[in-house]
Amino acid sequence: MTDDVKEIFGSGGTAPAPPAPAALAAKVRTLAPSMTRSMQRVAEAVADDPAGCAALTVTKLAELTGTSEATVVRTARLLGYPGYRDLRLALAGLAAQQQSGRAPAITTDIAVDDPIADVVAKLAYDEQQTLADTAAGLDTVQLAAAVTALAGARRTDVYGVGASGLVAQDLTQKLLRIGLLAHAHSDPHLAVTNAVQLRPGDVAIAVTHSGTTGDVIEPLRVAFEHGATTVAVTGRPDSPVTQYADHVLTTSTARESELRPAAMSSRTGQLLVVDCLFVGVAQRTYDAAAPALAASYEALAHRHRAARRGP
Amino acid sequence: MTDDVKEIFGSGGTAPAPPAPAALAAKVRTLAPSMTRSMQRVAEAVADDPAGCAALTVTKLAELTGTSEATVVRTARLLGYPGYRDLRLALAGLAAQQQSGRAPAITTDIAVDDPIADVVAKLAYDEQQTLADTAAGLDTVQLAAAVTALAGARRTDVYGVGASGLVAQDLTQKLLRIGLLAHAHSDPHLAVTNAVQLRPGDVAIAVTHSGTTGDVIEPLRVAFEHGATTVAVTGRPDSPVTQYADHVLTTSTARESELRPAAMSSRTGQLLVVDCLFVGVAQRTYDAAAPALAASYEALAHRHRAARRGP
DNA sequence: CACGAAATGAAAGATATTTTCATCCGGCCC
DNA sequence: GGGCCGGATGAAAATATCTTTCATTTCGTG
Repeated sequence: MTDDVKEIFGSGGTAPAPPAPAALAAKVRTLAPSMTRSMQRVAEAVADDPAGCAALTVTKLAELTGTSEATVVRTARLLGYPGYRDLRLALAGLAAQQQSGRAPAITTDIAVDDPIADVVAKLAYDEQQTLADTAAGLDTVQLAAAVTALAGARRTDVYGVGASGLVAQDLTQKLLRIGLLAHAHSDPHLAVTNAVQLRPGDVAIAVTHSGTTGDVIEPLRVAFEHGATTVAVTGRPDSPVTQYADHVLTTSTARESELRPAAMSSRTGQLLVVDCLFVGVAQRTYDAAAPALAASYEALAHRHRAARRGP
Repeated sequence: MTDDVKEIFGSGGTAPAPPAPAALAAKVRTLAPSMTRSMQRVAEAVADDPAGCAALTVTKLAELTGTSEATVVRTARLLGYPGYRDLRLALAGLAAQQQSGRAPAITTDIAVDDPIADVVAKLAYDEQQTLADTAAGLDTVQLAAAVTALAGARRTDVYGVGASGLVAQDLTQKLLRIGLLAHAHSDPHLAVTNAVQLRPGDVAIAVTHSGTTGDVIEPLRVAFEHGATTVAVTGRPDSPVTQYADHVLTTSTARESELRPAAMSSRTGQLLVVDCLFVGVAQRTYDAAAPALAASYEALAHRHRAARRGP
C-alpha cells in the first residue's frame, strides 16, 4: 500500500519531496488510505477548512480533532511537509488563493443595495479599467506633439468647466510648479477674453469629456484662430471640439450607470492624460523643472507640522 | 449596518483590526514614514520578497535585515498583526496569491529619458496600483460610518489645499449634485470661520495627503470641538490630522520619485475615496439623489452642442 | 555639551513545535 | 482463550520559536 503511494508521488517520502503547493485536498484523499484513523481525522479537518486550520496552533488542532500534537505533526509529515509549522504556512497560502479566486462579482453595475465593500471594489475596478483603456488608446504621437508645444509655450491656457474644470486646474497647478506660465479658466467669458491674447507659440488646452461643451469650445476656437497651438482632451475624438484642435488626446470612459454618471468616470482618464502631459513637459525641461519642483516643495514645508510618531 | 460589513469580512477573528490580507506592500508604504530606520529595513525586506520572508524565522529575518528579533516583532505589530507569527502567515498567503496571480509589473521609476510611451505605461500602472492598494486598505467600517454621517448631515464642509483642494472640490461638486449642502474651503481663514458654525450632526472632512497640513487641520479641529462629525482622508493614518477625526479614511500612495511627487500620486487614491463616499451617500439617499442627478443632467444639456459627424 | 526621549538589541520569559518514550490496542499464533 | 507482537497513540520532555523586558545606545535639542 505504502509502496503504491510512493510510486504515484514519485521520489521518497520526506526529504526530497516538494512541499505540496496547492493540491492539498487531492493529496489528502490520495493518502488517506495509508493513514491511521486519528491521522485521517486530522487530514480531514485540514482539507475541510484550510483557512480555519491555518489559524490554529498544533495544540488547538489536536484538541479539535480529538488527537494529540504528535499525531498532527505526523500527519503534516505524511503530507510532505517538514513539520506542522510548514503545513500551516502552506495552508495560509491555500486559503489566500481560494479567497482571491472567488473574486469577481465586480462585473456588475453598482446597485442601490450593494454593500459598501462592493462599491469600493467596483469603483476601483472601473477606474483601473479606465486607466488601462486610456493608456492603451492614447496616441503617443499626438501626446508628444502636445508636450513639445507645451514645453516651448510662452503661456498656456486651459479650459474646462464642471468636473473637467478640476482637471484643468490640476494641470495648471502642475505646470506652474515647474515654472510654466499656465492658467485655468472656468469662466467662459474670461476664457474667451484671454484667448484673444494668444499668439502662435502659445498653447490652449480644452478639457471636455463630451467634446460638445460650448463654454469650452468657444475659447479654444478663438485661440485656434489666433494661431495658438490647440489641444483637446476629450472622450469623443469625433466631437465638435476637435475641429479646432491641432492635437487630440482621447480619454476612455468606463461604463456609466445611474449611480456613476459619465462626468464622474471620465475624470480618471483625463487626469491620466494630464499627468502624462506634465511628466512629458518636466522631462523636456528637466534642467528648469527639477529645481522648480524642489523649490515648491521647500516652500510648502513650513506649512506642515512635524509628523508625530506613534507610541 | 455594521453587521453587513462584518459579514463581508468574514468572522471577526481579531475584532477591531482586520489583519491586512493582500495590501501589504501598500501598507508598508503607507506606514513607512512613521517607522524607525531599522523597522523600515525590516518592512522593506518583507515587502520586497514576501515569499522569501515567509520562509524565515524571526531570528533569521532579524539577521538578514541586520536588526534584532524585537525590531522584527515591533514591525509586525505596526503592520497590524498581533505578532511575527501572524505576519508570517499573511506573508505566505500573499506569496501564494502573487504566485497564482498576475504579471510581474513595471518596476522601474520614470526616468528623464524615458520615451513618452513608457511614461504613459508607467503612470497608468502606478495609478492602477494606487487604486488597488487604496481599495484593499480602505476600512469599510470607517467608510460606512462616514457615509452615514454625510447622508444625515445638515451641512458638510470639506477642507483641502493645493492638490487636495481639487479633491475637496470634486467631492463638494458631487454632493451638491445629489442635493446635499456641501462647501469646499481652500482659504484657511474662511474655513475656520465657517467651522465655528458647525454643530453636532454636521460633517467636516479634511483632505490631506501628509496629514500635517496646518491649514487643513485647524478647521477640522474647530469643527471637531464644535461637535461636528469629522472625517480625515489622508495617506498617513498616524498623522496629526487624525487627532481630530472621528473617522479616518486611509489612502495608499504609489512610490514617488523626482518626476512624480507625492502630491501627484496621492490624488488618485483620494479621488477613489471621494467617489466611494459619493456613491455610498447616493445609495443611502437614493430616493432624493436619483431625481437630483437626473435634474442636474437635464439642466446641463442645453450647454452642449449636438454632436456633429455621424459614422 | 549635557540632557532627555526615542530607538535598539541582548537576554530572560512565554509559547509553540518536535521528539521521545511508555502505554495501549488489535490481531494472530499456539 | 491467553499470550505475544507490532504498530498506533498520546503524555510529557526537549527543543525551537516567538515575545517581552530592560539596559544601552543613539539622536536630536536646548
